[in-house]
Amino acid sequence: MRYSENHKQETRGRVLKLAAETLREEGPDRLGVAEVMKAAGLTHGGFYAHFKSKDEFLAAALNEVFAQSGESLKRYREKGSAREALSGYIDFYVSQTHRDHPGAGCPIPALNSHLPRQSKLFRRVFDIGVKRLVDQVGLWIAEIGLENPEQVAASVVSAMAGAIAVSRAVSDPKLSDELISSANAGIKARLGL
Amino acid sequence: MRYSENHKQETRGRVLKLAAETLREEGPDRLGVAEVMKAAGLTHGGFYAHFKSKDEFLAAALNEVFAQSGESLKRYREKGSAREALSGYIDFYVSQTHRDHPGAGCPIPALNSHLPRQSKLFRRVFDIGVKRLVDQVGLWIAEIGLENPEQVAASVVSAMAGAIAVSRAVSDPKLSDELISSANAGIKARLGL
DNA sequence: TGTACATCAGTGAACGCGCGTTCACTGATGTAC
DNA sequence: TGTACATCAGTGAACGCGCGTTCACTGATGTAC
Repeated sequence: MRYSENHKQETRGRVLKLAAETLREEGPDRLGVAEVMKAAGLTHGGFYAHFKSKDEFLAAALNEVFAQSGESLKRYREKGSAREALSGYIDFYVSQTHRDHPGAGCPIPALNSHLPRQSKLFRRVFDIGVKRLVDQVGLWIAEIGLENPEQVAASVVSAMAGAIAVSRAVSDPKLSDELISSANAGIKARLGL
Repeated sequence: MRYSENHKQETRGRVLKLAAETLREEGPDRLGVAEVMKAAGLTHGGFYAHFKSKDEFLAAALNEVFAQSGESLKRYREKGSAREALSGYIDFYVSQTHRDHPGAGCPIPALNSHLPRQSKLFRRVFDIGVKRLVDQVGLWIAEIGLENPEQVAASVVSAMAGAIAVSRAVSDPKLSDELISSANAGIKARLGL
């Protein structure tokens, strides 16, 4: 059958959206070509009409992930002051909800241990995404008047990511919950929020 | 050939030591049965004389990892005060050396994103190891007189693990180095060190 | 207006490879007699 | 003291399965004439 002009782009976009979620839930190795094509209502053979290889596909999916979380990040500043944006973002990030929904969350805690063994392309996309996040948080930190905003931002982002990553890695719910609440408080305290 | 009394135990121990290193470097999925047996000078077929399954083997290897890092943790307190132990451990942990040698380092930054998809047994061993580390750090924090030592310990450990995990995930050396130094400073500042 | 042809997103069978697991076998040494 | 047998850590071929990748084919629709 022949399709409308944008049909191919739409299919590609649909596959990438599904992949963006599964990538965070299952990691790059367990995100199967056949699996994601089936989820999009297609067969695995058609995959290579859209992507040159699984590698390129993974990088495109990660790009989609960072695009999504970049969007949500901006909204915090649109809704309030830098102080409110920071506080709100930390409350979203270092929360049980975020822990329990990796597929809709930040890729850093979801993927960090996998990065050392990923392709250069994938790692490059990851780098750009991390930098963009750190830069944005750094701007807000500068706005509230703290010293060395870039350095503080880097360490705050890694503390947030670490809290969620470890809270997911641990299976004891009590330890996991405590970890989140104390990290949330500790990070805010450090920023004077 | 027939071997000496302890031969089997020694072989098992040797395989586990090698596995403990590769597990942190490659993750549980890429740690191959054949690979680790070959590294120990054996063939893959003999694997099941020592381990019931790869799952049981991975759990034993992770146990070995935590045993090793638990040993090194104790030495910090033996060499000095609680204050010195904390400061020294943070300097070891949040360092470029630790970042660059995952095979000899803490399993938390090396494995965290993999945990959600590991076996119950593996996760249980991980939990016990994390708790032991948090408890030990919590004792030191109590000794130096801070409030809520357990909560602070949990958030400090996750901040340390997050810093190393993200510093490894990122490929830009400058970003990675800055992240380590600012996280190191930030964590110590929080503890008043 | 009607007919033959080109296009191309998607199909589904097949291939190669890596990996966990199984299993019949090996062979040096301790033990029974 | 010597010989036959049992033991068992380790060998290496083979199996099944999942997964990324390839490829000949399909069939609805736009285009050329």
